[in-house]
Amino acid sequence: MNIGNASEKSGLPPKTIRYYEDIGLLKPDRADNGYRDYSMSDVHKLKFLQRSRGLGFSVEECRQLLALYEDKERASSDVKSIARTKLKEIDRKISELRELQHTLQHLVAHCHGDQRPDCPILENISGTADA
Amino acid sequence: MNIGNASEKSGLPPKTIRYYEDIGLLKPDRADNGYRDYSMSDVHKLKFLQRSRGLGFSVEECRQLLALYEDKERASSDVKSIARTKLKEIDRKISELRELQHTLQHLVAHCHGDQRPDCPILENISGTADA
DNA sequence: TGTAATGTTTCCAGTAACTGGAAGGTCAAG
DNA sequence: CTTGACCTTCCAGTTACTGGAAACATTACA
Repeated sequence: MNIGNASEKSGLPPKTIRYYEDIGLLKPDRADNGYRDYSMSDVHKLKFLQRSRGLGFSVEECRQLLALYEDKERASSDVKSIARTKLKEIDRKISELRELQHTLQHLVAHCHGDQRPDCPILENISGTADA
Repeated sequence: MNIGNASEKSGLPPKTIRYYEDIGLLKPDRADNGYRDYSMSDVHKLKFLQRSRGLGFSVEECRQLLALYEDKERASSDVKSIARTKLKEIDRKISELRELQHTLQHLVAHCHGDQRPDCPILENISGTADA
């Protein structure tokens, strides 16, 4: 599959896909004409990168997560340890998103342009009050 | 409150806090000695920025979200419309995090170093299978 | 009260993660 | 057989920080 097709399927621009190859996240085959040739597995990885980057994981974290799948030599305990660390981060991110969701719902429901300086929205948004 | 203190309370490095001021996200007072002086409201905003940046919102999106609070002149319908758009994104992010969570839990529970090339983990991670 | 450590300032340069554009090769359609 | 869409590499620009230097402010302690 050519890069344009992989781009559509993954949601990542071709530029970004080439960049990910440059930094060694992905090594697609090359066709005889020099074009990159993406397998379904490559596309899965790209889609995964598209998602996890959008969720605030750094490229290096994504590299670790991909390695969980790719590094078949890695000891089981290592895999589990990294996965558990990421699971904690994911829990935290979900909680924070829920609080933000709550706050915005409140904003939509109750604040109709007449916010005063003491509007408690920001306290809630910032997670410093009991939202 | 000095920048070091604001840094501790918000979780953002002083460098980043100054950068956010440079790009106009925040305008703390200045003390007589020239030091930045952060109010509790400023700290709330910083903490909010720390969170929402970590959740994959761009600086411009954060600016919009902060503006929901700050721009008291903005019409109610505008506020609600922006908030609703963000709420949809938040829903999506939460779903994606849940899927990633699911996949990693599966990895911790079942894949003990013997993943074969056909291991369905990546399909799940990338959200292209029914996870 | 001196002085050393710590904290703050600005400025400028470097990094991470893209993003845009030029110059040129490839391919499918008419 | 050429036009247009797609691909290649390379190099420069952008976003969002991050590190370091030089100088001024504050605090801590003998």
